[in-house]
Amino acid sequence: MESENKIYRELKKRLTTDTYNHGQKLRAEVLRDEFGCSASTVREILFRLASDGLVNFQDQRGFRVPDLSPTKLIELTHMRILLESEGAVLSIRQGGVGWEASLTAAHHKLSHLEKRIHAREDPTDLVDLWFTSEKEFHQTLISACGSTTLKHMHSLIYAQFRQQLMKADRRFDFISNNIKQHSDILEATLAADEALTRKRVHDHLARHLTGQTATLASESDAK
Amino acid sequence: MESENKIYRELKKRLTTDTYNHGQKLRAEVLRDEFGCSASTVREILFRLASDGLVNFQDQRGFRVPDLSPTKLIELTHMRILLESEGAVLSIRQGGVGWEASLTAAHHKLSHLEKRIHAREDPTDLVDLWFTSEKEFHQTLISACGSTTLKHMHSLIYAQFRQQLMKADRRFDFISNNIKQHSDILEATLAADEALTRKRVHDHLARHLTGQTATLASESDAK
DNA sequence: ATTTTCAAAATTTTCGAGATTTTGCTATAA
DNA sequence: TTATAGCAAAATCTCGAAAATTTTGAAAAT
Repeated sequence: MESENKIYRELKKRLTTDTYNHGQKLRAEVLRDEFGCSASTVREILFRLASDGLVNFQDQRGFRVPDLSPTKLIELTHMRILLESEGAVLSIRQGGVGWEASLTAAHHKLSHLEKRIHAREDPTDLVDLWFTSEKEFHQTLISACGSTTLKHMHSLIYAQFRQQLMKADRRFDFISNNIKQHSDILEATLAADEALTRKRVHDHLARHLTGQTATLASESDAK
Repeated sequence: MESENKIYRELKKRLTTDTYNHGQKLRAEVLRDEFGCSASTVREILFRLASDGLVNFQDQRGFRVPDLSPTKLIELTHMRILLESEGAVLSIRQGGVGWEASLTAAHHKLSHLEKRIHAREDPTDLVDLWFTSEKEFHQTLISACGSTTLKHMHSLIYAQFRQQLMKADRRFDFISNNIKQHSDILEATLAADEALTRKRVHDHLARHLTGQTATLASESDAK
């Protein structure tokens, strides 16, 4: 089963990068060749990924990559704001110096990378690295919240968010805009300003909320 | 596969009521007899339930019912407060009369049942019914929030919460205490008082937070 | 008495074939 | 031409058994 976990991770990685197309069929009989295992094993893994929300399953009709859905992206953004605000504030309260250090480190790596990308003509080859660093920054942000459950929920949401976003915007212009926002979040957390942290997390993610009709309930609180 | 879904639901039901013991092993070879299918089919279902957090899976060691964990219960309570507050407030904003009607209906059923239980010597045979009604009330509370994702997250958390709670307290004295709390929540939502709704949802669930060292970050906001 | 070793037993994982259902194509009718 | 029906091919689902791994338990060594 060591192999099964490896295949699970590899498939998850592919689903959250741009290797597959939205709506594409995922046939166990086809994937078995790529991974060198039986179709049943692939089927098990696809079921797991379906529970993670990264694959759609329909009775007697097999598995598919989820469709691109602006509504879904907005919902996922809502959840990220909710979970990351909460996680960040809890981390501020409980994290201590160790957490501050690791968040500063994560930000430093991310910041360095963003500046390199900003200076480039064609940043394509750095994009994967950026996504890894950006994920690490946001995970570190909530890492000291003290709740395994919250962190787990967040990782589920984050993976789906990324799956949606990956194909929605292939130009990656937005990366440059994030430089200041990430710094702002770091600044607010180091100042232990809870309300400001909530606001900055919200502002950072708010650009994905375009097209929505209703506002986030917690938005009015985070001034 | 119609059968598979039926088995999935049945097993999920057993896991969220008190049929199995915490830590108990769940062997596919054994369950195949109970459900009249093959071990592979059971295995698939167990993987799905593991992703739902209702079953623990360990490499080469099979599946088990999760252990009883006070810490986990507190974390799940935190998540419920977070998700239900948010969902309720969004529902207040977007729900309209239809939502108010269904919430009132759900409360009426629950309230009626709670009074019957309160009057009884031994309420055992009504307990299952109560759990169904209480779940329906809380689901209805957030039903008009407009986010499938939020509702799905909540249903995952609620199932795990119930799995933890089911064995933790077999006396069910607490049911009586809930009569007023459920009414209070209904009252606050019908008055469209968002801050009060948050507070009442929090107060309702707060009894499960005993033993915690840290407070919920959003708690200070919900005055 | 405790630890180590090793083989038998039990459990978990992997697999491919057979049964069932869906899909796509062609022929027929309206 | 459009629609329907029937048929063949393809895909999915179920299953039991083989292969791999872990656990058990008894005998041997310390």
